[in-house]
Amino acid sequence: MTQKPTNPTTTTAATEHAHHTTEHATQIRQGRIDKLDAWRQLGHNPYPYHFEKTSSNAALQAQYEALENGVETEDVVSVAGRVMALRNSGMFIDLQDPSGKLQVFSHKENLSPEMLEALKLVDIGDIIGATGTIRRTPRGELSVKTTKIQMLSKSLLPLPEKFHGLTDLETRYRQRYLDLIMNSESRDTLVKRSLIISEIRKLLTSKDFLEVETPMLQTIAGGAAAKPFKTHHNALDVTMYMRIAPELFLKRLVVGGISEKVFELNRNFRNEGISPKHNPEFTMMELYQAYADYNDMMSLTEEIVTTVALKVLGTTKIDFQGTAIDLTGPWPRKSMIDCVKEETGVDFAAIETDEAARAAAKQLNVFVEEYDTWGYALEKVFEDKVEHKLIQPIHITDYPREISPLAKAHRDNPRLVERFETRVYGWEIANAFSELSDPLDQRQRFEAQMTQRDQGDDEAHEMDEDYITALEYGMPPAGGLGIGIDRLIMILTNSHNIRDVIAFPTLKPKA
RNA sequence: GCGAGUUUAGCUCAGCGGUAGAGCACUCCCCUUUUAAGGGAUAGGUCCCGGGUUCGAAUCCCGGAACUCGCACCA
Repeated sequence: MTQKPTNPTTTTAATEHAHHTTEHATQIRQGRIDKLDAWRQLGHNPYPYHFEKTSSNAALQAQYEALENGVETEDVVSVAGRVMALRNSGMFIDLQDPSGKLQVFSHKENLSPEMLEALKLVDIGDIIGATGTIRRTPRGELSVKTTKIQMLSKSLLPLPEKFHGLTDLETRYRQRYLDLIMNSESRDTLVKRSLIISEIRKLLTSKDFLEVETPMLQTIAGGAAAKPFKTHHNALDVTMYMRIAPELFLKRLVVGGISEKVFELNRNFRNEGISPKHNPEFTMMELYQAYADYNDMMSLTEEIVTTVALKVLGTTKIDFQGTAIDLTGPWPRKSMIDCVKEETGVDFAAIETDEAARAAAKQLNVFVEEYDTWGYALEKVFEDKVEHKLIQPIHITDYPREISPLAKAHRDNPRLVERFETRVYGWEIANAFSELSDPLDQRQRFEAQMTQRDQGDDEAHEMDEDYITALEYGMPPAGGLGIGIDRLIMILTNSHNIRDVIAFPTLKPKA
């Protein structure tokens, strides 16, 4: 392979970037390009291929924790990272790597004249490598006393201000790389996201759940009540939808018996409003366990959440937006009807007709549609009167049959299904059922949904004939559980906006 | 989708009818044991965009855009 040497003449480079930038911004950038050229003049590639980094900053801070002020060692290390501050004409450099900060100390007595010149070509934002000995300054700052600085990547654009940092929310989300450079909280949150997801995988795998993948592109967007993104496959010339849930495919795998326990931890897409709690693409964990019911799923939900909290945070007692939350299990289990009765005094179990249910809701100043049935009225009262008060973890059980077309009828009450939602801080963290395995009942449920759809509910579930066919071959009794991963991460990282737990949240294009 | 707010230098922000401002960053000078280093001197602007009112608009009015926060929908 041959490669032409890079032309160091870059005087026109700034103008390529100049569209819609000020003269000042252009000047700053050109100044840095000039320094980049100067590195080349000194015989150094400012964008080299490799650096032998021996230690992370945090590892050195830990290793030399006991090193006393003013003490020099002869321990030679090579560190690398981004220059975040320059003091005393570059004699002191704050070097940041993902683990933390470390000071680089470049005294002129230790540097060759060439190195001293090169030091002047270092700017805030550059990625450099530094080799030298470990010492702690008389004022207590652990430092690498260098003989050699290497440019590892010349930065052309100025970083935000060192004290206030980058606070503009739009810029933080649009240019997440800048946010991550400047804001350690953003790094911590996204690192914790990764660890949380990793611990969930580890736990489920250790319990013999098999991780599987099901279609993101579906011809029927089923498994939930939501508006899908619509797209088109050209070669097949068919309309396809981005999935709103993997549920029906995961249960097909349970029918097939690939494993008695399966899970998928992946993205769902819903074409709905964006809010501090909603992103159009979000991460869902769904699992299905044969021969289990929703009671088993409640225990499993507690195990997943508490295990992850302990592994990642080291505790199950957390603070969320100033509210103390104790995740320690087991969590209370209370039926939706009992919750509503306790809060409002109205006992929906004693209400016989849809009409009486609507009247009861209106009596409580809860808005209901004229076509709302007993179950919809109950749900609306619950959401309006009870939901926001459920701060500590709780499983709300036994949902109305008509709002849960994929859940098995309750063993003791035909108006209900065996479904629960786990609430933390009022938010739905988990949703689970004893899965409906009776194919004849499932067909009736879909038909009821079709009726809903005809009445104007465009989020009612669609008929899925193949899914019913799968059930007709026989699905074992199974418990299913879905956990909204972004919401869980928000709770565990004390993040009040879902965008803080998603590296690249959905934003409208700028212009 | 509805309502309120925000948008001025690379960043963080003042200014709110009369010549565009500060701190940090940048450039230059001084300074080699600093911690938001310090001292000095410069340079840097589509005041989000488009109309309008006015002798004069960053400022007032109308329309639009993006963002933020509520509400609605939803997980």
